[in-house]
Amino acid sequence: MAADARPAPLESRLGYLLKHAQSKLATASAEALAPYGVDGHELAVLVVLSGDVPLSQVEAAGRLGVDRTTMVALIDRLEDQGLVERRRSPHDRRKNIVELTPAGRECLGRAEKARREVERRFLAPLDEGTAATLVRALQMLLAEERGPE
Amino acid sequence: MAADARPAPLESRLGYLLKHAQSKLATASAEALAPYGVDGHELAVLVVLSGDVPLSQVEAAGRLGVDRTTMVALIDRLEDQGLVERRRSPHDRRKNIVELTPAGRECLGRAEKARREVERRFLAPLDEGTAATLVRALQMLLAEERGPE
DNA sequence: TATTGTTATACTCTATAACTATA
DNA sequence: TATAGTTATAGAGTATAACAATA
Repeated sequence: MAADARPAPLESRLGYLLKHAQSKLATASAEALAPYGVDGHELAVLVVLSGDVPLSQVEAAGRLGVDRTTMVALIDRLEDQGLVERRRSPHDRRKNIVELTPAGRECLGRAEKARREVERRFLAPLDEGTAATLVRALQMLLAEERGPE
Repeated sequence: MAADARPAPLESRLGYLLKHAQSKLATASAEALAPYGVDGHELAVLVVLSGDVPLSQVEAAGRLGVDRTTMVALIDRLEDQGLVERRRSPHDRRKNIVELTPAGRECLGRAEKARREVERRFLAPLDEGTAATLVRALQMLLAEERGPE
Protein backbone atom coordinates (compact mmCIF):
# COMPACT_ATOMS: atom_id res chain seq x y z
CA MET A 1 0.00 0.00 0.00
CA ALA A 2 1.36 3.41 -0.90
CA ALA A 3 2.17 5.82 1.92
CA ASP A 4 -0.35 8.37 0.67
CA ALA A 5 -3.24 5.93 0.31
CA ARG A 6 -6.45 6.77 2.13
CA PRO A 7 -6.27 5.87 5.81
CA ALA A 8 -9.12 3.78 7.16
CA PRO A 9 -12.07 5.94 8.24
CA LEU A 10 -12.59 6.28 11.97
CA GLU A 11 -15.66 4.06 12.02
CA SER A 12 -13.68 1.08 10.78
CA ARG A 13 -10.95 1.35 13.42
CA LEU A 14 -11.12 -1.08 16.28
CA GLY A 15 -9.83 1.46 18.79
CA TYR A 16 -12.54 3.92 17.85
CA LEU A 17 -15.24 1.25 17.92
CA LEU A 18 -14.24 -0.15 21.30
CA LYS A 19 -13.88 3.26 22.88
CA HIS A 20 -17.23 4.55 21.70
CA ALA A 21 -19.07 1.30 22.39
CA GLN A 22 -17.67 1.33 25.92
CA SER A 23 -18.59 4.96 26.37
CA LYS A 24 -22.13 4.50 25.06
CA LEU A 25 -22.76 1.53 27.34
CA ALA A 26 -21.23 3.37 30.30
CA THR A 27 -23.57 6.31 29.79
CA ALA A 28 -26.62 4.05 29.58
CA SER A 29 -25.46 2.10 32.65
CA ALA A 30 -24.93 5.22 34.73
CA GLU A 31 -28.47 6.32 33.95
CA ALA A 32 -29.96 2.93 34.77
CA LEU A 33 -27.99 2.49 38.00
CA ALA A 34 -28.56 6.00 39.34
CA PRO A 35 -31.76 5.05 41.22
CA TYR A 36 -29.76 2.54 43.26
CA GLY A 37 -27.12 5.01 44.37
CA VAL A 38 -24.19 3.19 42.81
CA ASP A 39 -22.26 3.55 39.60
CA GLY A 40 -20.85 0.75 37.49
CA HIS A 41 -17.56 0.73 39.32
CA GLU A 42 -19.18 0.52 42.74
CA LEU A 43 -21.48 -2.23 41.54
CA ALA A 44 -18.44 -4.20 40.43
CA VAL A 45 -17.02 -3.81 43.94
CA LEU A 46 -20.23 -5.19 45.43
CA VAL A 47 -20.00 -8.11 43.02
CA VAL A 48 -16.49 -9.15 43.97
CA LEU A 49 -17.32 -8.73 47.66
CA SER A 50 -20.41 -10.91 47.36
CA GLY A 51 -18.47 -14.13 46.80
CA ASP A 52 -18.14 -16.95 49.30
CA VAL A 53 -14.69 -15.96 50.49
CA PRO A 54 -14.53 -12.67 52.43
CA LEU A 55 -11.99 -10.32 50.87
CA SER A 56 -9.71 -7.64 52.25
CA GLN A 57 -9.37 -4.30 50.49
CA VAL A 58 -6.18 -5.24 48.61
CA GLU A 59 -7.69 -8.53 47.55
CA ALA A 60 -10.78 -6.81 46.20
CA ALA A 61 -8.57 -4.23 44.48
CA GLY A 62 -6.62 -7.04 42.84
CA ARG A 63 -9.78 -8.65 41.47
CA LEU A 64 -10.86 -5.36 39.94
CA GLY A 65 -7.46 -4.34 38.66
CA VAL A 66 -7.34 -1.05 40.56
CA ASP A 67 -4.82 0.33 43.01
CA ARG A 68 -5.38 -0.22 46.73
CA THR A 69 -5.48 3.56 47.24
CA THR A 70 -8.35 3.75 44.77
CA MET A 71 -10.18 1.05 46.69
CA VAL A 72 -10.18 3.17 49.87
CA ALA A 73 -12.44 5.83 48.36
CA LEU A 74 -14.69 3.22 46.73
CA ILE A 75 -15.24 1.41 50.03
CA ASP A 76 -15.69 4.75 51.82
CA ARG A 77 -18.61 5.65 49.60
CA LEU A 78 -20.20 2.22 49.88
CA GLU A 79 -19.79 2.23 53.64
CA ASP A 80 -21.28 5.74 53.92
CA GLN A 81 -24.34 4.36 52.17
CA GLY A 82 -24.50 1.42 54.55
CA LEU A 83 -23.92 -1.10 51.76
CA VAL A 84 -20.71 -2.61 53.14
CA GLU A 85 -18.91 -2.84 56.47
CA ARG A 86 -15.23 -2.93 57.27
CA ARG A 87 -14.02 -5.12 60.12
CA ARG A 88 -10.50 -5.86 61.25
CA SER A 89 -9.38 -9.38 60.38
CA PRO A 90 -8.73 -11.37 63.59
CA HIS A 91 -6.01 -13.37 61.81
CA ASP A 92 -4.10 -10.42 60.39
CA ARG A 93 -4.87 -7.16 62.05
CA ARG A 94 -3.47 -5.17 59.13
CA LYS A 95 -6.35 -6.28 56.97
CA ASN A 96 -9.85 -4.90 56.65
CA ILE A 97 -12.34 -7.59 55.76
CA VAL A 98 -15.11 -5.92 53.79
CA GLU A 99 -18.52 -7.49 53.77
CA LEU A 100 -21.89 -6.63 52.31
CA THR A 101 -24.62 -5.57 54.69
CA PRO A 102 -28.19 -6.81 54.13
CA ALA A 103 -28.84 -3.45 52.45
CA GLY A 104 -25.78 -4.08 50.29
CA ARG A 105 -27.13 -7.46 49.17
CA GLU A 106 -30.48 -5.93 48.38
CA CYS A 107 -28.86 -3.12 46.41
CA LEU A 108 -26.68 -5.62 44.56
CA GLY A 109 -29.69 -7.69 43.55
CA ARG A 110 -31.67 -4.73 42.25
CA ALA A 111 -28.73 -3.01 40.56
CA GLU A 112 -27.71 -6.26 38.89
CA LYS A 113 -31.17 -6.61 37.46
CA ALA A 114 -30.95 -3.09 36.08
CA ARG A 115 -27.51 -3.79 34.64
CA ARG A 116 -28.73 -6.92 32.85
CA GLU A 117 -31.60 -4.96 31.39
CA VAL A 118 -29.28 -2.22 30.14
CA GLU A 119 -27.04 -4.79 28.53
CA ARG A 120 -30.02 -6.43 26.87
CA ARG A 121 -31.20 -3.13 25.44
CA PHE A 122 -27.69 -2.22 24.33
CA LEU A 123 -27.35 -5.49 22.42
CA ALA A 124 -30.85 -5.29 20.95
CA PRO A 125 -29.65 -4.18 17.48
CA LEU A 126 -27.85 -7.52 17.14
CA ASP A 127 -29.44 -10.90 16.55
CA GLU A 128 -28.87 -13.46 19.29
CA GLY A 129 -26.06 -15.33 17.58
CA THR A 130 -24.14 -12.17 16.77
CA ALA A 131 -24.49 -10.88 20.32
CA ALA A 132 -23.17 -14.17 21.69
CA THR A 133 -20.25 -14.12 19.25
CA LEU A 134 -19.41 -10.57 20.30
CA VAL A 135 -19.23 -11.52 23.97
CA ARG A 136 -17.21 -14.65 23.30
CA ALA A 137 -14.82 -12.78 21.02
CA LEU A 138 -14.16 -10.16 23.68
CA GLN A 139 -13.57 -12.87 26.26
CA MET A 140 -11.05 -14.55 23.98
CA LEU A 141 -9.23 -11.29 23.36
CA LEU A 142 -8.82 -10.80 27.10
CA ALA A 143 -8.09 -14.43 27.94
CA GLU A 144 -4.38 -14.03 27.28
CA GLU A 145 -4.31 -11.04 29.65
CA ARG A 146 -2.90 -13.02 32.58
CA GLY A 147 -1.60 -15.90 30.52
CA PRO A 148 -2.54 -19.57 31.08
CA GLU A 149 -2.80 -20.51 34.77
CA MET B 1 -34.35 -14.77 39.71
CA ALA B 2 -34.05 -14.39 43.47
CA ALA B 3 -32.44 -11.22 44.80
CA ASP B 4 -29.65 -13.19 46.47
CA ALA B 5 -28.72 -15.26 43.40
CA ARG B 6 -25.13 -15.11 42.24
CA PRO B 7 -24.38 -11.99 40.24
CA ALA B 8 -22.67 -12.56 36.91
CA PRO B 9 -18.90 -12.75 37.28
CA LEU B 10 -16.96 -9.74 36.03
CA GLU B 11 -15.61 -11.55 32.99
CA SER B 12 -19.10 -12.09 31.61
CA ARG B 13 -20.15 -8.46 31.89
CA LEU B 14 -20.18 -6.46 28.71
CA GLY B 15 -19.03 -3.30 30.45
CA TYR B 16 -16.02 -5.04 31.90
CA LEU B 17 -15.18 -6.71 28.60
CA LEU B 18 -15.41 -3.54 26.53
CA LYS B 19 -13.44 -1.48 29.02
CA HIS B 20 -10.60 -3.96 29.32
CA ALA B 21 -10.49 -4.76 25.62
CA GLN B 22 -10.29 -1.05 24.87
CA SER B 23 -7.60 -0.56 27.48
CA LYS B 24 -5.53 -3.50 26.26
CA LEU B 25 -5.64 -2.31 22.67
CA ALA B 26 -4.87 1.26 23.74
CA THR B 27 -1.76 0.10 25.59
CA ALA B 28 -0.55 -1.92 22.62
CA SER B 29 -1.28 0.99 20.26
CA ALA B 30 0.60 3.50 22.39
CA GLU B 31 3.63 1.25 22.31
CA ALA B 32 3.46 0.69 18.56
CA LEU B 33 2.87 4.36 17.74
CA ALA B 34 5.54 5.75 20.07
CA PRO B 35 8.30 5.64 17.40
CA TYR B 36 6.23 8.00 15.25
CA GLY B 37 5.76 10.62 17.95
CA VAL B 38 1.97 10.44 17.99
CA ASP B 39 -0.57 8.72 20.16
CA GLY B 40 -3.83 7.17 19.03
CA HIS B 41 -5.76 10.35 19.54
CA GLU B 42 -3.31 12.45 17.54
CA LEU B 43 -3.28 9.87 14.77
CA ALA B 44 -7.07 10.13 14.59
CA VAL B 45 -6.70 13.89 14.17
CA LEU B 46 -4.30 13.37 11.28
CA VAL B 47 -6.80 10.99 9.73
CA VAL B 48 -9.73 13.39 9.78
CA LEU B 49 -7.50 16.19 8.49
CA SER B 50 -6.26 14.07 5.61
CA GLY B 51 -9.57 14.05 3.76
CA ASP B 52 -10.29 15.95 0.55
CA VAL B 53 -12.08 18.81 2.23
CA PRO B 54 -9.88 21.06 4.41
CA LEU B 55 -11.30 21.33 7.91
CA SER B 56 -11.27 24.04 10.54
CA GLN B 57 -10.55 23.20 14.18
CA VAL B 58 -14.20 23.03 15.22
CA GLU B 59 -15.04 20.90 12.22
CA ALA B 60 -12.26 18.45 13.06
CA ALA B 61 -13.38 18.46 16.69
CA GLY B 62 -16.90 17.61 15.59
CA ARG B 63 -15.70 14.63 13.57
CA LEU B 64 -13.80 13.27 16.53
CA GLY B 65 -16.46 14.00 19.12
CA VAL B 66 -14.24 16.19 21.29
CA ASP B 67 -14.64 19.74 22.49
CA ARG B 68 -13.06 22.56 20.50
CA THR B 69 -10.96 23.51 23.53
CA THR B 70 -9.51 20.01 23.53
CA MET B 71 -8.69 20.33 19.86
CA VAL B 72 -6.47 23.37 20.52
CA ALA B 73 -3.94 21.36 22.52
CA LEU B 74 -4.05 18.47 20.06
CA ILE B 75 -3.30 20.75 17.12
CA ASP B 76 -0.64 22.57 19.17
CA ARG B 77 1.30 19.36 19.68
CA LEU B 78 0.96 18.30 16.05
CA GLU B 79 2.04 21.72 14.86
CA ASP B 80 5.04 21.74 17.23
CA GLN B 81 6.14 18.54 15.56
CA GLY B 82 5.68 20.05 12.12
CA LEU B 83 2.97 17.58 11.17
CA VAL B 84 0.19 20.11 10.55
CA GLU B 85 -0.10 23.83 9.81
CA ARG B 86 -2.76 26.32 10.76
CA ARG B 87 -3.72 29.03 8.31
CA ARG B 88 -6.43 31.64 8.54
CA SER B 89 -9.36 30.94 6.25
CA PRO B 90 -9.64 33.71 3.63
CA HIS B 91 -13.43 33.25 3.56
CA ASP B 92 -13.99 33.44 7.29
CA ARG B 93 -11.14 34.95 9.21
CA ARG B 94 -12.36 33.45 12.48
CA LYS B 95 -11.49 29.98 11.26
CA ASN B 96 -8.19 28.14 11.27
CA ILE B 97 -7.88 25.76 8.38
CA VAL B 98 -5.60 22.95 9.52
CA GLU B 99 -3.69 21.02 6.91
CA LEU B 100 -1.15 18.23 6.96
CA THR B 101 2.40 19.09 6.00
CA PRO B 102 4.40 16.66 3.85
CA ALA B 103 5.94 15.40 7.11
CA GLY B 104 2.43 14.96 8.46
CA ARG B 105 1.43 12.84 5.46
CA GLU B 106 4.53 10.74 5.85
CA CYS B 107 3.89 10.28 9.57
CA LEU B 108 0.27 9.40 8.89
CA GLY B 109 1.27 6.73 6.39
CA ARG B 110 3.79 5.10 8.67
CA ALA B 111 1.69 5.36 11.82
CA GLU B 112 -1.34 3.95 10.01
CA LYS B 113 0.70 0.96 8.96
CA ALA B 114 1.76 0.41 12.57
CA ARG B 115 -1.83 0.76 13.73
CA ARG B 116 -3.08 -1.82 11.26
CA GLU B 117 -0.37 -4.21 12.41
CA VAL B 118 -1.31 -3.71 16.08
CA GLU B 119 -4.95 -4.37 15.27
CA ARG B 120 -4.03 -7.50 13.36
CA ARG B 121 -1.99 -8.83 16.30
CA PHE B 122 -4.73 -7.90 18.75
CA LEU B 123 -7.31 -9.85 16.76
CA ALA B 124 -4.98 -12.81 16.17
CA PRO B 125 -6.66 -15.03 18.82
CA LEU B 126 -9.85 -14.93 16.74
CA ASP B 127 -10.47 -16.73 13.48
CA GLU B 128 -11.18 -14.51 10.51
CA GLY B 129 -14.95 -14.87 10.55
CA THR B 130 -15.21 -14.13 14.26
CA ALA B 131 -13.00 -11.06 13.95
CA ALA B 132 -15.15 -9.75 11.11
CA THR B 133 -18.32 -10.39 13.11
CA LEU B 134 -16.84 -8.53 16.08
CA VAL B 135 -16.12 -5.44 14.00
CA ARG B 136 -19.50 -5.49 12.30
CA ALA B 137 -21.29 -5.99 15.60
CA LEU B 138 -19.55 -2.98 17.14
CA GLN B 139 -20.40 -0.89 14.10
CA MET B 140 -24.05 -1.86 14.40
CA LEU B 141 -24.11 -1.01 18.09
CA LEU B 142 -22.83 2.49 17.31
CA ALA B 143 -24.87 3.00 14.16
CA GLU B 144 -27.85 4.36 16.09
CA GLU B 145 -25.57 6.88 17.82
CA ARG B 146 -26.52 9.76 15.54
CA GLY B 147 -29.71 8.24 14.28
CA PRO B 148 -30.49 7.67 10.59
CA GLU B 149 -29.38 10.52 8.35
C1' DT C 1 11.79 -5.84 56.07
C1' DA C 2 7.34 -6.37 53.88
C1' DT C 3 2.35 -5.57 53.73
C1' DT C 4 -2.19 -3.09 54.71
C1' DG C 5 -4.79 0.81 55.03
C1' DT C 6 -4.63 5.63 54.76
C1' DT C 7 -3.67 10.41 53.36
C1' DA C 8 -1.64 13.87 50.58
C1' DT C 9 -0.23 14.86 46.24
C1' DA C 10 0.22 14.81 41.32
C1' DC C 11 -0.98 13.63 36.81
C1' DT C 12 -4.04 12.83 32.75
C1' DC C 13 -8.00 13.76 30.32
C1' DT C 14 -11.58 16.49 29.32
C1' DA C 15 -15.12 19.99 29.83
C1' DT C 16 -17.00 24.81 31.27
C1' DA C 17 -16.48 29.86 31.53
C1' DA C 18 -14.76 33.84 29.87
C1' DC C 19 -12.04 36.64 26.64
C1' DT C 20 -10.78 38.39 21.76
C1' DA C 21 -11.58 38.66 16.95
C1' DT C 22 -14.47 38.20 13.60
C1' DA C 23 -19.06 37.51 11.32
C1' DT D 1 -25.87 38.29 18.58
C1' DA D 2 -23.45 34.28 17.35
C1' DT D 3 -19.25 31.66 16.17
C1' DA D 4 -14.00 30.35 16.17
C1' DG D 5 -9.98 30.08 18.59
C1' DT D 6 -7.75 30.65 22.88
C1' DT D 7 -6.71 30.59 27.84
C1' DA D 8 -7.57 29.69 32.57
C1' DT D 9 -9.79 26.82 35.52
C1' DA D 10 -12.07 22.93 37.43
C1' DG D 11 -13.63 18.29 37.75
C1' DA D 12 -13.28 13.27 37.17
C1' DG D 13 -10.39 9.32 37.67
C1' DT D 14 -6.41 7.17 38.96
C1' DA D 15 -1.64 6.54 40.33
C1' DT D 16 2.77 7.46 43.27
C1' DA D 17 5.01 8.64 47.73
C1' DA D 18 5.07 8.58 52.41
C1' DC D 19 3.41 7.30 57.03
C1' DA D 20 1.45 4.35 60.94
C1' DA D 21 0.18 -0.11 62.42
C1' DT D 22 1.07 -4.76 62.05
C1' DA D 23 3.31 -8.99 60.41
